[in-house]
Parts: sequence; C-alpha cells; structure tokens
Amino acid sequence: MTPAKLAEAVLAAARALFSERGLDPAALPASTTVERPRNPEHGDYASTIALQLAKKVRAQPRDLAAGIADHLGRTPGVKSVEIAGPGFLNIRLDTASAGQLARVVVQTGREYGHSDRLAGQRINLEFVSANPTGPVHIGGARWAALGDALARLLRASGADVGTEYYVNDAGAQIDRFARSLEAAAGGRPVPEDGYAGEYIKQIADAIKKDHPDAGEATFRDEGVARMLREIRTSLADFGVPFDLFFRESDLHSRGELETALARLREQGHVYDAAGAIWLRTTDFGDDKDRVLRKSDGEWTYFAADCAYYLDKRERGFERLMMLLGADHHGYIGRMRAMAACFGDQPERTLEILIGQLVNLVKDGEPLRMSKRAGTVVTIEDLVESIGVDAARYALARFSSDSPIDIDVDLWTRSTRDNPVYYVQYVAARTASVSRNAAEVGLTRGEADDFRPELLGHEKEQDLLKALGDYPAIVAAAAELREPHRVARYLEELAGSYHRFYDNCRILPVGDEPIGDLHRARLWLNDATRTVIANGLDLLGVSAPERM
RNA sequence: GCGCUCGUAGCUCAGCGGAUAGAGCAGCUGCCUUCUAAGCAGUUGGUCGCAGGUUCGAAUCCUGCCGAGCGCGCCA
Repeated sequence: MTPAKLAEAVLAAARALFSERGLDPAALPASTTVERPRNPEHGDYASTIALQLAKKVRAQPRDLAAGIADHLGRTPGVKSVEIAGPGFLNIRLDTASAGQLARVVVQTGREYGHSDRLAGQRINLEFVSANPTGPVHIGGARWAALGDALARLLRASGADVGTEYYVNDAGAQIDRFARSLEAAAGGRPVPEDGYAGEYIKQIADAIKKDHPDAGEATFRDEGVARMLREIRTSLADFGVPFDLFFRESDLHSRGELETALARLREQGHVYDAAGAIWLRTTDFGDDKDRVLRKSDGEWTYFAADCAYYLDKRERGFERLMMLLGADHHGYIGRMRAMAACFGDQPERTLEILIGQLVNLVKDGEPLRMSKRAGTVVTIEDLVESIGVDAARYALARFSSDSPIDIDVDLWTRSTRDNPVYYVQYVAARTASVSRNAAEVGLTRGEADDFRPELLGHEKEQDLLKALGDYPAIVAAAAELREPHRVARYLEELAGSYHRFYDNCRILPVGDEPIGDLHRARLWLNDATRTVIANGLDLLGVSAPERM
C-alpha cells in the first residue's frame, strides 16, 4: 500500500464515521495526507485528521480518533491503528502490504513520482536571461540549475511548461558592447564604460577576420550573435536547453512596445509628464510611477518588460514565472503593478522567485579564475572545476533563499561528505547488484511470484517507506518551487539503501540456492534504482551505472 | 528611512502548525577471505537571535526589537 492509498483509506474511514454519527460531511477535507513519524514507536504512518476535524464539528479529538480507528483498522493491509496523545492515529501496515510498494515502483518505472495535479496549466518559466555581452557567470549557473530542475518538476506534475531566456540585445549596454568590440579590433583601449576581458578581444578579432570593414553595426550584430551562440552552448553543455531564446530586439522591430503602450493607455494607467510617458504603477502598490518613454523619445527597459509580459500572455501562458537574483528584487513591485495595469491579477499570472547569490570558493577564499572575463567566474569555470553533475547538484541542493559558497575541494572529493557522490553511489551500487544478479541467474521473476511479506527486516521496511515518500516529495517540491527538497530526499533515500545493503544480503552466497527472499530483495534493489534515477533526473544529474 | 531575504549543534545546512528539533562535516571508537569501504555502526554536541501574541499544539503563523546580506535611477 502506498502512502497516498493509505491517506485515502483514512479519509474513507472518517467519511464512514461521519455518516454513522450523522455529522456534517462538508467538514471533511477533499483530501488528506499521512505523515511519517520520526519516532518508530508511533507506527509506520500517522494521521492528524481527528485533530483537524475535532474543532470543525465540535467533538472530542480522541473520541473522533477512536471512531476513525475503528473503521480504518478493518482496511485490508492495515495491521493496527492506535490512538495517541491528543488524538493522533498511529498506523501500522502489514509487512506484505508495505512490501508491495517495491512492485508498484518497479512497474511504474520512470513515471513513478509523476502526478497530474498541475495538468492543464500553461506555465512560462524565464530564467538566466543574462545579457549577451559576456559569458554566463556563476550566478547565472545557479538559475540555470534551479530553473531547469523546476521546469522538470513542474512537468512531472503535469504542467505544460515553456522555458525561456530573454536576450537583452537592444539598448545602451549593447551599444557599449559594440563599441568595445570595435575598439578592441582596432587595437585601441576599450571605452571607459565598456566591457573588458580577453573574450572581447577574441570576438573582436574573429569578427574582423570575417568582416574586414566592419563598422559599429556589424560589431553589434555579429558580437551579439557570437556571444549568444556561446551562451547557448555553455547552457546546453550544462544540460539546460531552453525552449526559446527570446530577443528584445524582436519586440522593437515588431512594434510590440507601441502595442503594449496602447493597451496600457486603454486601461487608463498611462499619463504624460515632463515630456515623458509614464505608467501609473502606484495605482497598484508600486512605490513610484515608472517611465515608459523618456523625454528624449527613447523607450525604457521597463517598456520592453511590459511588451514582453504582454507577448508571453498572448502566446497563451496563464502563469509567468521568473527567477531573479536577490539584487533584482526591487523589480517585484513594478512588475506586479504592471501586470495589474494590463488588467491581470498578478497573484495569478505572475510569480517572481528571488534567489540569493553564489560564490565559488577554494581554501576559504572566493575564486576569481576566469581567463576570459578577467574578474568573474563563468559557468565554464565552474564545470571545469567540479564537473557538471557536482555543479548541478551543488546549486540545486540548497534553498534558493540561502546564499551559497561552493567549495571546490568538497565537491570534487570522493567521500561521504560530498553529497552528489553519496547519492550517485547508490545508482552505481544498485546497477552493480543487478549485473551480478543476472550473472548468477537471479532475476525478479514474474510479478505474481513476488513475495512482499518476506521483506520484514527493519532496514527493508525503512527503505520501503523512503521509497513511498517520493511522490509526495516531488509534489511538494513542485508546489513550493523548491527543487532542493528532491536533493535532500535523495540523500535520505541513499542512506536507507546503504543501510539495507549493509544488513541484507541480496545475492546468494557461494552455492546457496536462489530463493524467494533473494528475488524479493532484488525487487527492492531495482525499485531503489528507479527512484534514485528518477530523482537525479529531476535535478539534471546523471545516475551512473558504474563508479 | 522604506522594502525583500536570512538568523537552528563548533562549521555547512534540512525541517510547507504536530509527538523526544535532524543530517553531513569536524572530534573520538569500531567494521572489508561474501553483492562497489565513494559504504556501515557507535559516541560527543541545542536558551531554534530576543520579547510578546494566535493555537489543543509554534523552529514553523502574526507583531515589535536586535544582528547580517541585498535593493530602492527618465541605468541596463
């Protein structure tokens, strides 16, 4: 029995009690969950449903609990139900019922952990969006790892997700980039407000080689094109493909800023003052109004943001998510107000996720190692230092609210304190067990011959429970937009497997004949392999067959 | 000044209102003639920043204070 099925049984028991006692069924929740008590004396699973219902129907929680326990105790697969404390239900499952989970997991395979709770939702997820004036730095790498994991999580929950990278290829910073390239190509020092770094020289030389009489316009177009190609490649090498690289210049060339302005004007939130055109974002809680078109006739960056917002919405996305660094949190107010100015409800259509910054550290000192950019650490530097798997895992394992230092030595170590290896080692071990089993002629056999009641060892039961937790973890991680929950879970699951492996011999020893217990444990081994692989996949980390 | 985030073991961090707050590291001690020791077992370590409030129940929610980081342009 899975925890989800057990939770349904708990609810069914409550429903039965309500009907028996003539209580109002409207007080019952649409769904409920069971939790895993930390203390094993409190059973395999616990429900707090009696505590929650008691105040709604003005009953004694322990009395309600007793009634629910009565019905629940008759559910097949449930071994016992006890009432504890103020009204907890402490539930134990039959060994066989718990063991069946291994079969469910193996048979569900790659789909295990997926759900349809976000089915039908069209979500646009924008992240990284670093300017195409230089390589993606380590901060961008964090959003790449997090955003990609989030996209996978949302898709695993059934959502229709489009990932997007906004390319700021218009405006003053691109002019500076173009002038820097032109200067570098001519052997002159880059302008005061320009871009430095060896990569500028390299790109400039390459452009000059292909276009000997290149002017600023060519340096601009070619420079952006080449830089963007590099960015796309770095991200692809990092395992982060975007569905769309959206260019700001397209908004301009298609007249979408004018369209957006007209739309905002229709909604009555635009006014002219001091020669500029303003959006009255203070109508919706922003701390000041924002300029759309400057008095010199130029559009502001914010005007392009408005057009981009409208473009996404008109492409059919009902929810726009954006990952931004903490240094951009000041955007939230104006973005939400802007959405409201379009007539949307920002709390429904816009979701801005803010993440803290990240450093690469060696020997306790922040690293500045880029040969190319001079001062910043690029995504390539990160991959070169610790590899893609360690990098993706390191960036995804912490809450995005927490600033992180990635210690090069830790993340390249092959020991217990390097979490990525600890987890990947389970993938390798389970795969190794599978190979060795095949060699001695041990297979899982037919599903009907699986004997789940043999998995009664404490470590087997612990592992089964950990495997059962996975779908709820994925659902919570998706709902809370917190991929790190998956990583933390995998570390716990890895611990459960290692302890199982250490205590429960899977393969026959010597010339011992193959028996049902060997086969049952192989089911458990393979179920673990499935969940580890599924979980690592959500994080974009490989599940190696050998290490 | 205003806003956002954070404050949990010596260190790095988990903990979407539930029972005795967890993990790894660091420290100390054990386990490889059997499936990968990149592993396992044991042991030490806490006023959950402070003070109130809500609740049957608060590390978790609310308010205030203290401390740290970041942000508050007709910049991009």
